[in-house]
Amino acid sequence: MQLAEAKAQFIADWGRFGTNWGINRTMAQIHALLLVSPDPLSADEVMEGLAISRGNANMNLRELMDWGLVQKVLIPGERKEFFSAEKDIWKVARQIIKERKKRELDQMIPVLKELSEVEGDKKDKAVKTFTDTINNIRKFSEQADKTLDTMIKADEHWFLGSLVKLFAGKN
Amino acid sequence: MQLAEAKAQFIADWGRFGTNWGINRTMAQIHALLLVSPDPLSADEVMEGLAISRGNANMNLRELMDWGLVQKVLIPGERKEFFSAEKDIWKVARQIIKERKKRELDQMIPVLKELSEVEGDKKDKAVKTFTDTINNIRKFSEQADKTLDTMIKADEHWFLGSLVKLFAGKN
DNA sequence: AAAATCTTTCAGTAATTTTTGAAAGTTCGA
DNA sequence: TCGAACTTTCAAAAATTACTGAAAGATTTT
Repeated sequence: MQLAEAKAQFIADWGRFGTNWGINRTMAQIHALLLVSPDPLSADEVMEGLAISRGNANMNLRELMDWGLVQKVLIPGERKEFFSAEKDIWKVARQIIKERKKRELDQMIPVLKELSEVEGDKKDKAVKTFTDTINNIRKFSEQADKTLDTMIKADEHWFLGSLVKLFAGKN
Repeated sequence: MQLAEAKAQFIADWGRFGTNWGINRTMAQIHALLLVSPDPLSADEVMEGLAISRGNANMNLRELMDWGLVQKVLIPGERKEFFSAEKDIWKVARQIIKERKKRELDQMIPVLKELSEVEGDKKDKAVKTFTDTINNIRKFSEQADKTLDTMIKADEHWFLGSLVKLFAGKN
């Protein structure tokens, strides 16, 4: 396969993949484009590369920056802004975990606490099922919270080393 | 908060949460409804509970069964089919991991292998960046594949026990 | 300080995804 | 084997989400 074809393929696949995880297709495609680009790209190059409008490119680049996956790069002598993506996929994964945790898990935990305090007779089957389920989710979430914090803090070496060995050794 | 209100809240939250992860809102809401229901529900009760159509209920219940999160339950003497959800959230998480792995990671690995074999001069910066990035993603995916397999196989005790302790100890 | 170059915004439009509901299909009991 | 009870399907409609492009806003150069 030629490079251009392979790039197009990868961009399409990454876009499809993102869609499954609640990320908009274009955002994932821009990410893919930057991931395989040797140099930072300008907004115009992104527009050109994916055949999208200026507004769309701008909005999704901003979103990628909000996620901490893409950065603005200033090139000396150039008026334009350029964009580049972190290419180390372990760092990318850690960053995504960090953001999702912040946006979702950290929001959900107080809500679960509130829900677990529902009024009613605890001998009532309906009440018991509800509180049991909520508490089960709550414990899970709190554990996930701690675990993910550790993963976020962990450096790559530990991540690749200890964790992997732990799991591998259990096989 | 009263039970009915708390249930409604939880259903809405779980639906919103699902949406962020590429799961359709109704599917997540049906899941939530069944999670907090003490007894299995009929299709009519699901329709009624969420104010959705028969077609919608049917389609999303089937999807939940495909994901292995919901099961048909036959109640003696009843003509209707009833549905119930696994309530142990650790089991739910494991099932979701298992399915997503099958549907996505296992699909992606061969594609990455193919892409990593792109033709071209390896001294060409564009080619090198592409193959390096793809190989990085490939290694990550293969590691994730192994790790997730172990997690899927792990029994709950180990999951709650060793892993939790491991991470907790690192804090 | 005007012009040129580049970035951001957002109302309207387009594309995609989800839902409905009626018809077709199935199963079961009499 | 008929009919009632229930389930499934799917084309059309609705709802949601994403995109465009032109205008407004910035910033830099001349």
